[in-house]
Amino acid sequence: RERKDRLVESLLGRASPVEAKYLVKIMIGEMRTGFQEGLMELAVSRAFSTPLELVQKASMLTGDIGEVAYLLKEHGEAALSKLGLRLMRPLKPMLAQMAESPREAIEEHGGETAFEYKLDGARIQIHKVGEKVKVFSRRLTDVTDSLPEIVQAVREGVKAHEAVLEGEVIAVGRDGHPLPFQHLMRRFRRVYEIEKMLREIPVKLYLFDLLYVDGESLIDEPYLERRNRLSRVVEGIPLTEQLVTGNPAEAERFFRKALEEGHEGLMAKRLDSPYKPGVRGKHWLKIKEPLEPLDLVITAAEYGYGRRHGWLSDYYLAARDEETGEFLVVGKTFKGLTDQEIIEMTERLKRLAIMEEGNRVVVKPEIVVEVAYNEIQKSPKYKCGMALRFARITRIRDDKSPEEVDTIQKVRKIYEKQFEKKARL
DNA sequence: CCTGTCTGCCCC
DNA sequence: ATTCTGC
DNA sequence: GCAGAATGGGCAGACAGG
Repeated sequence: RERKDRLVESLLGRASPVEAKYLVKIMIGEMRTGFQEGLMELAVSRAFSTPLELVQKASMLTGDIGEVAYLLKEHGEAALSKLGLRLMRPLKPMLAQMAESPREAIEEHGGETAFEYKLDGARIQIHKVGEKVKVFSRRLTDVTDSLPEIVQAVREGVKAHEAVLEGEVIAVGRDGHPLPFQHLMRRFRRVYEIEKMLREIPVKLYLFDLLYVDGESLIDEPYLERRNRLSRVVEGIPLTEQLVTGNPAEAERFFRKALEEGHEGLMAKRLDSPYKPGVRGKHWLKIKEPLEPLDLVITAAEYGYGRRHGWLSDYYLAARDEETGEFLVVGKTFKGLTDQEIIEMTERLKRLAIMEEGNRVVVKPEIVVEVAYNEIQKSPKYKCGMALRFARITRIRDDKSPEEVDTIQKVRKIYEKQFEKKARL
């Protein structure tokens, strides 16, 4: 630590003021140069005079642009064209776009589609070669050691020597009902005391895709074929509940049933779609439903960074305690307002300012907003012990006074109601 | 050893 | 994760 | 239509300090 301090001190001492400014920006991660993987693929393509499409395809398959560059340098373009799906090396997961309703998904997919329950857990990709099993997270981290019972289930239930499968892990209660997402996270990337938590929080695997089986890549096969092959290759591991239909009313009932059983919603998968690693397209759609909206009051705000510099763009949202009259924070959001609305909100909040401390401005509780969210979580962070998950502003309620915002008692009631569908620890 | 704070090609 | 914006 | 920017809650783990 002391050595670090001295090094930084001497570095800054030798820098000019402008140099010092950018050195500090680099050190605290505020350069915002916006150089992400898309640009890196373009750079690799140009550097080795290789077609961009080839680089992108290789990047999808390996999930590692660094490795693509290495392969090109060492073995040239031919190595990339030969590249296929490789066992024990994860590929990037295919991603979904949002849809508003089952009906919209049916229309988007040309009259008929496959709906699957969307479970509120963590996406995993499983590679199996004989008794050897590896489990990868969505960002391709190896999480095998955290999930011994999943590994065991795959060894026993996947009737193929080699396989690459995808599924969702969720935490389940004693009755088999899903536990809230936050309990799963106590297991998911755990390294220590795995055995102890194994008993406290059981996890369960639901499979939904098969990308490779015994020497054969299935990623270019249509969804229905992959799903059929999956159902034939596993025994004793559940697949996500599925319904193929073009009937909007039937699809809507399936959606309600998924929600009623405590799940997040539905996925809709185009029947003839190949598996496109790393692509967020319309072949897969996700359909969720927010809980009933809350009217909350803004009690504080923070200045934004980057393109939101100088604007109060992040808002503390509070409900009223009907016993004490106090406003209690239940979450924070920066989502839902347009740039223009943020500018106007900044002006209004500045006029209501009571106190400034650092980046935060505490304001007189006066501005009421309607807020959508997907779950109420148990929170160690807020005094009321609850927090909104995925909170976003849906409307500014200038017709409502702060006395009329929803109460903390109502928030607690909605929190409790979630356990009619979900299990409790 | 215990506690508080910060970080994560983190999970959502 | 969700949302808005610029291309 | 798409990528990019801006940032939420919560968790385990790493690290600093006492």
